[in-house]
Amino acid sequence: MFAEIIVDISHEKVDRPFEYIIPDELEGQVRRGSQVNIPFGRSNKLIRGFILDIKDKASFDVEKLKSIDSVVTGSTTLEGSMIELADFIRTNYGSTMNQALKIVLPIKKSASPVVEKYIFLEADDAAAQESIEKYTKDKRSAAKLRLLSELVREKVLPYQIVRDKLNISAQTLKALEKEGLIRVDSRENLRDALKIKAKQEYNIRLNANQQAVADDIWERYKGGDLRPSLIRGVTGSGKTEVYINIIDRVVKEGHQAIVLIPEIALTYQTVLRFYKKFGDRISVINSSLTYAQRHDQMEKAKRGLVDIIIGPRSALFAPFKNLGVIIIDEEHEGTYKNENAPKYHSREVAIKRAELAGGFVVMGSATPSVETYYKAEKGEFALYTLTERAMGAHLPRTELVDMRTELEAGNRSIVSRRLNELILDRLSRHEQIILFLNRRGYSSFVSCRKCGTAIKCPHCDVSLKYHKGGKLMCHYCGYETPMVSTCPTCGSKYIGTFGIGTQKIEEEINRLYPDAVTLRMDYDTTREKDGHEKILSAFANREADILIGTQMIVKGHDFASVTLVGIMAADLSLYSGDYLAAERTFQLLTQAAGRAGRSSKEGDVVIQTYSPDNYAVRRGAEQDYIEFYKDELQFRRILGYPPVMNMLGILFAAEDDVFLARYCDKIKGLLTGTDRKIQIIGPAQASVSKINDKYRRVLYLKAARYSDLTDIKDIIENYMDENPDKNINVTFDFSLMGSKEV
DNA sequence: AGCACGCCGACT
DNA sequence: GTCGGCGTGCTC
Repeated sequence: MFAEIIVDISHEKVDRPFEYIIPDELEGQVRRGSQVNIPFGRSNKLIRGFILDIKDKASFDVEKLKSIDSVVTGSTTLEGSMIELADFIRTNYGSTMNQALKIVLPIKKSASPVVEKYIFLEADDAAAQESIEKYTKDKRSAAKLRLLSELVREKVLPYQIVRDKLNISAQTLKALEKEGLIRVDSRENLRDALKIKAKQEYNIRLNANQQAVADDIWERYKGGDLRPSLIRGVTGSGKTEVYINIIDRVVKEGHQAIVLIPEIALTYQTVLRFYKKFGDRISVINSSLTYAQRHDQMEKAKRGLVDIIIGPRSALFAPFKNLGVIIIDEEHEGTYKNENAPKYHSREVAIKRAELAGGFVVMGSATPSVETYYKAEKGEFALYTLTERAMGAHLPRTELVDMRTELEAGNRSIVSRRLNELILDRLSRHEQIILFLNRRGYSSFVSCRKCGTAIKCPHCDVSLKYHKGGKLMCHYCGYETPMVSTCPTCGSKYIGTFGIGTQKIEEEINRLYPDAVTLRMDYDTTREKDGHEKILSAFANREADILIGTQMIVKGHDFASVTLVGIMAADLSLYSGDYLAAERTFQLLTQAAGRAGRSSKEGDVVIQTYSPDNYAVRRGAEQDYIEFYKDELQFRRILGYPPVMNMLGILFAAEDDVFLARYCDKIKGLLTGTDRKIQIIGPAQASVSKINDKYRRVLYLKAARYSDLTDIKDIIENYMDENPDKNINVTFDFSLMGSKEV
């Protein structure tokens, strides 16, 4: 057997894998991530290395291969456990070891050196002059002379210049340092991510509930119970305070913490609270950071300059040596899943990472994902509940309006009579209103009223969306074209926009309430840099009465003077066509409702719907998570969806649709041959059957045992390894990590 | 990075 | 001759 090993020398020149023979007696003892001693270089000096991969064929000249000397036992190092984590991702989500390593190991190539080394003149002028004379006489010491005469003039020289421009080798520097003439030293040069560094003594007082939760989590950890914890806490119940309390204790014991937050969410208000508590021991990663800045944040973690990293998915791989806790805020958020292959889920990887580090995971959400709650119910996770809103704020009053009866009563507006009544009331009292429309995807598409043709993207199988200013856009590939005036199929001029989008709602609201000032927040208005923050802060500053928007507006932000939330069409997200539709709808309704009445004033929420009987809509209106969970689990059980069953989606993409269909059938044939207990659904066209001129088909597999699905993945990966074909692209999508066997 | 090899000037 | 500094190239 052979191993690919990365050596423990940090220099670009050797920053690549080397192959070694695994001697028979070490075979069983090594795996990916193991630390080994290997002979390296001409002198065969024993150095430390990490095993990246184990294979039965060597790709290098076997004659020239050396053998691994021995396995390093005992403490696992950071590098080792990160490689093991990469292996975990590779095995569970499907990818090559290389792809997985790229995700896990922090970006190596830094845009500019993080540490700048300098060479200082150590001797006094007289001694330096003496040495210069000595070296001038001896023509062998040309290099020493070059450096020293330059250094006498400059006193300090950057290391890189000395190496590259003066052409001085490391040996020469060492010799000079030994003679006491120079000194090599480094200066830190880490770019700062956030400018605020206001460390104030800030003590958060927890209420009895919060304190009890924090204490119990801590005591369990101390007692050796490393199960992940789930805190289900309604909006405003103060989960952040609990996180901060736990992190504080972890950090005081010399460990570090990672706080995962959803992609765009928040961040300002929450982050500020962390800053107040931990000052500059904290580092924040967000999407506006440059590549170099991100790298520096990771570097800070590695050198122990910070104890806490807050950020989206990628923060999970912060190279902390002594990681104590990983917090996952808004645990149910979809952005925790990587959208490219390997499609790993941050929650599962976080649990693995914590396990490798001997730390623990704390998750929080007002509406936990069904799979997480399921595991909590089964005892795999410890469950905590925070039901009270902190600081005396009330849960808003929620009511459901059946839009069908509105129509019967002759109201054809998008605003129901009840919502209209409340809007007028709030406008008269100068309180603010949020109108929420879920799913931007249902914004206006253009179709012909005569022949029914919808205008589609030429590269993708989706309809183009109408945008203000007479543009049609594809939300998948970005294709743009001017709005048409006649139908391209039948030539009729009865062509126009259908469906409701945020733009359309804004127009309608402006027509109905001409005196009210509106702000709109969606895909269009937030595309410019910081568009997000600008709109939100304008609304927070009360520059507008009504904020109209999509999901973006329901995340995180607190607006104290909002006392009315209108959900325009609760059903829209119900029909997205996958098994998570109901869960997503419930979560959105709960979140949107949570925006009302975050102060002492009472808030109202009006949910407009055409499906008042749907359980997700009804439970959303009741804000009853537990009942929703019960209904939803029953639905999943009947249809065999996760978390009751495990599911693997395999997406095939190719430019030639006929070839694609044949390929899918071939793979399916491969699977029916195995005796594993799996159910195969498809192949079928993907819900978006073409993106960027590539056709897409899917195959769904269901199994009671998760490992059956990873086995299937291995079979397919092996097949593709042996029959490489660059015309086809295959992606695996595991719906969730299965519950552990009972 | 760190090491050996080979080159070349200086000294015996 | 031979000693020792310096530049170069390579590491499975």
